Amino acid sequence: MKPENQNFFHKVYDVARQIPYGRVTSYGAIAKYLGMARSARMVGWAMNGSHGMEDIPAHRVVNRKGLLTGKHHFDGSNLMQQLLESEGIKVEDNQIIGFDDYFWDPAKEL
DNA sequence: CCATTGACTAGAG
DNA sequence: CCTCTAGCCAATG
Repeated sequence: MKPENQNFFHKVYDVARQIPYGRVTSYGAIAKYLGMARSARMVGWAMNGSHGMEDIPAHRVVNRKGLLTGKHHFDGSNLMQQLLESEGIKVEDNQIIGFDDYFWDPAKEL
């Protein structure tokens, strides 16, 4: 087994863990940073596995529109939104208000 | 092995 | 901004 072959899942976890408090990013941004911009779906899949596994702030990862597409995968029904609001992020109708203002691009900031 | 699904995105209208 | 289409790739049945 090669270190390069490391589950890209692990890479996703690393980036997700580096998301600063009160910030959010998109699956595509992470995918792009990992060099798989066309496989944003895989990032979502990785998040699915990271759920309840490590300390992955998956609630800080949303789709490109700032929509909480993955809130359904969390324990409760509104846990994701509450976590975001807890960090000072306004959420309405499953969508982040001023998403562009909170957006954190790993390929840019990291 | 083939078909379907999915926490997505970019482009065109 | 919305809707539709196509591309993407792993997991599941």
